[in-house]
Amino acid sequence: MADLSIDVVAKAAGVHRSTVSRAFSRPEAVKSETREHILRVAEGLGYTMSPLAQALRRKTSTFIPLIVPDITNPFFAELAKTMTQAADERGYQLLLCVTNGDPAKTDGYFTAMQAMYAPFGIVAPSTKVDTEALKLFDFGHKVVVIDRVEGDSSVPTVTVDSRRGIMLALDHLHSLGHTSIGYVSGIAGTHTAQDRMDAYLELSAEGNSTPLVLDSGSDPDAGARAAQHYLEMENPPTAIIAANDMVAFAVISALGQNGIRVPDDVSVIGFDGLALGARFNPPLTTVRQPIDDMGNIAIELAEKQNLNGSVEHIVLEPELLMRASTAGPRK
Amino acid sequence: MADLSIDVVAKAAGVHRSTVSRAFSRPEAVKSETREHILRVAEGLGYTMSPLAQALRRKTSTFIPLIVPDITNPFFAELAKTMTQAADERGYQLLLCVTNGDPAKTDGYFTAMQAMYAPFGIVAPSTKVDTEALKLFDFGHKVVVIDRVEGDSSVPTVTVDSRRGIMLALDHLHSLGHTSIGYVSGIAGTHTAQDRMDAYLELSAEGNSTPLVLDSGSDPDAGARAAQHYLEMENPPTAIIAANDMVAFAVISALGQNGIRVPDDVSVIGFDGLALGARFNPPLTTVRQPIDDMGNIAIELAEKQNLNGSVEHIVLEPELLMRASTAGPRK
DNA sequence: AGTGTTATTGCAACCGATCTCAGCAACCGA
DNA sequence: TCGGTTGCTGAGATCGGTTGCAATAACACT
Repeated sequence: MADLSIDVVAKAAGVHRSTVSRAFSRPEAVKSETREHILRVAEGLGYTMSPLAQALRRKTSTFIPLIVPDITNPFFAELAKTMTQAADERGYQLLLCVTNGDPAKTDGYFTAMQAMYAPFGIVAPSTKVDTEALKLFDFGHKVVVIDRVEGDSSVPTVTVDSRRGIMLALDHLHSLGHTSIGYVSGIAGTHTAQDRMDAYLELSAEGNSTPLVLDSGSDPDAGARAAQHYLEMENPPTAIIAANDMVAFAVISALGQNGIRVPDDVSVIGFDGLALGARFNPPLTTVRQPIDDMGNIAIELAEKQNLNGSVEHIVLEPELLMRASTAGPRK
Repeated sequence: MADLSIDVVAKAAGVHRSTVSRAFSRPEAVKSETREHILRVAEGLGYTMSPLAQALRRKTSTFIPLIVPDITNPFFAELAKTMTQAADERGYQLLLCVTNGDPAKTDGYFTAMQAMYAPFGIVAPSTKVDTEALKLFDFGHKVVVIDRVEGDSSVPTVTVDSRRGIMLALDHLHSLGHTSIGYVSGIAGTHTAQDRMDAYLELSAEGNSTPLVLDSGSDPDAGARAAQHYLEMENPPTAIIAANDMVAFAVISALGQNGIRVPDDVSVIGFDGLALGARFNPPLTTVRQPIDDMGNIAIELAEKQNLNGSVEHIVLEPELLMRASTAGPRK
């Protein structure tokens, strides 16, 4: 358990340290016999290479930062989970960085990651500020953004088709017989939030129904305010689309506190497809983003970019997850 | 933006690299005049020290691993959030490690962290296996566990008083007039889960009421099964204590699916105090763990141990968070 | 046998810091 | 004025690997 350096192993195996190094990181450059011997010895000693020393010398590491604004938000938590998995299947080590929306912190993470020779980074939908910031770094062009990036197609991105998602929600609600459908917005500053809202507005217009935004705030209280707004209306909508599942939860909760039942009195549909939604009361009908795929794709995009400089923009298809928070309108 | 090593700064400032090094890490050892000059030059160049190189040479870093089984579980997410904050106030960088309950992964994280010269680590309630594993490492004695550790008081721990928490729940329910109180268990393998359950059993016995465990499973479906069990009883309890908030959510959801209302038909109280609970339907009454404090205390304990080898076991007081999922029993 | 490859391995410089030791100048008291 | 401190800075080894280059061995070919 003592200090196990490459030299110790080298001595034990009777070879030079460079051979040990090669046995590990460039197996084909060592006679297989020698290699196996070395590996066996190393194994016996319980030796593993120091990622620090490696990174320092190679000037590239396997640490990959995932920058999210708030890990407490289940969407990011789920993203983190699948990305951890995806990263480690590919031999990377994911470092979760939580900014709490503080741009200074984002900055700090970027420099730190640069210093740690991260081969690339992933930033999850955050404020526009963050995506701006990343251009200040060399690093900037080795970042995959899980969001849309405005006016800069040099950064690979993976997103889900917001318009299509809202369309799915709208169609579902229409098919249930709803004609008056309200909307509650989500996290401010995010492109996705903006896109979803825009989609709602446009699609409503195209369908000749007047859009009805119950709340366009972004704070945790948006749900409560939307519910309040709903209560005050003389002619409230029979269904509500929430920009994301968390908001949907909040709306249903607030409505419930005021005696309004979902889906009996009003239908509510979310957007995200959080696992949590299945255990909400009632289980939440929602538009699911393929979070698992996003993780894998993000890493693939980054690798591709690192390899041949190609920049891709992947747009994934959302799907409707029918659970129990929607039903036909109250007659 | 080019490669900025300490030598570059040294040359630019006209001093030797050791002086630059000292200017940063041992300010008092450098003439203030020189130091300021160096710092100014460094600043101008946009220089920051390489944490990698530092860690390699010093054999100690500021990376501190937080090992949790599942970041998707809001409890761990909240823990991660406060710990990130706490860590970084003290100049540490938290590395979130997610095991998904895989002991092999826990092991891997330990070795990795050892290799990265983490000064200590934090492991959050996980299976006993994990806490066993940590003894295999030197590292083992520089770990703080957020849970109780069986038969080994050499590891600092911080926990919340389970018995007291359950007592709070029981008292609250009693004061509301409930006499028949069921219980649903939580994550298996955790000491806390065990402790809560034991507390429930003991306290029920002491209060001369027969304990009624609706489900003692640990998987995500425990809630559903508990609800099922409830429905099948001819004389179901009028209130239910859930071992943790997530289970409470699941129970309420499953009950709701079967037309049982909370708190109208049955009261449900959770344990954890997740922020999410405030936006559940109905807002969840629960026993709150001071998660914020836990993060800070965990780090403090670790530092103390590192400093003078002292090992403390902190037990925090839980508190009742009254919201809307409990009410008097249906007459 | 002589020469040209090719496969393996050793050598030593290097990555970006830290830290012990030594050198040097200024300062102190007698 | 001299030995003894004290304060500050430079030298150079070191942390644990990587990698270009040189050396040697083994094998093929004319």
